[in-house]
Amino acid sequence: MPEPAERPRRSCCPVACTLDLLGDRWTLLVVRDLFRGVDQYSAFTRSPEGIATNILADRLDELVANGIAERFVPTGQKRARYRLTESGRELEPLLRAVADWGLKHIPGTEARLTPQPN
Amino acid sequence: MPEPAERPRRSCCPVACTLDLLGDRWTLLVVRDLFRGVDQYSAFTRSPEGIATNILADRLDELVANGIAERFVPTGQKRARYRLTESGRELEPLLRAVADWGLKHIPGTEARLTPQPN
DNA sequence: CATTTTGCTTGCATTTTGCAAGTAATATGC
DNA sequence: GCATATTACTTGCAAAATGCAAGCAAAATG
Repeated sequence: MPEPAERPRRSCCPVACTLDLLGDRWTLLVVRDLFRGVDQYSAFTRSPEGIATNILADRLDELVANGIAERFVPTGQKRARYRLTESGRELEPLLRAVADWGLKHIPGTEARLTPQPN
Repeated sequence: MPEPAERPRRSCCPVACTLDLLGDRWTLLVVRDLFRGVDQYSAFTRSPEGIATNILADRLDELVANGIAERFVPTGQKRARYRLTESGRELEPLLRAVADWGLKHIPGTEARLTPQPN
């Protein structure tokens, strides 16, 4: 049985290793949506940034593979949903630090921390 | 005179806008090194992740263009150096949150927060 | 049960990344 | 002061990631 073929890490630095998991333009936006309560595939695509569906599928797979999110099928339903794992929920301070810095230093940004209706 | 042609932002979300500036595999590592006191071009390339010089040049330019770092020439010298601006220094909580999450959730990571000798 | 929606996959053009090599300006050693 | 080494980049090219549009079967809806 072949291992998941994880890419070699660049160093043992926790910043570098975290960036290996989250360091791109989309992953943390998916995490943000998960925090907001978004749990269906199509709902992610309705966020204002307009993630492409191939990217979304890839990022959800990666988040699940890395133990940050999980896929589950609610009892009595057929379609899968997504939610954060405990590890994922612990990204809250990180996400908050990102949002806080943006709010303070990038003009025109505005926070909407309340869950969005899907 | 043409404007610097900044790319259009994806949304007004502070997370999205911050990721437009920092959301890739390298930028935050350069910021990490700046926090550690690295200030010469060649010193960045000696960090264990081994950033390629074309990427480094690009990221330093972007950090300067975005007001996160600045280039300066010490009096009596010729070679330029780099340092964080006030905006850049305020990335400390963000960087710390990234490092903390990595330390807690990614096995094999270890912190070296003290400035490294160049 | 016909229609719409969802959750993807595929193909392809464009952009970004990574690697190696090259170069001119600066600093160093004698 | 001059030869040598180092620094701070740039350039070219291959490989990987991204972005866009279209397609499609399973699930949900009316």
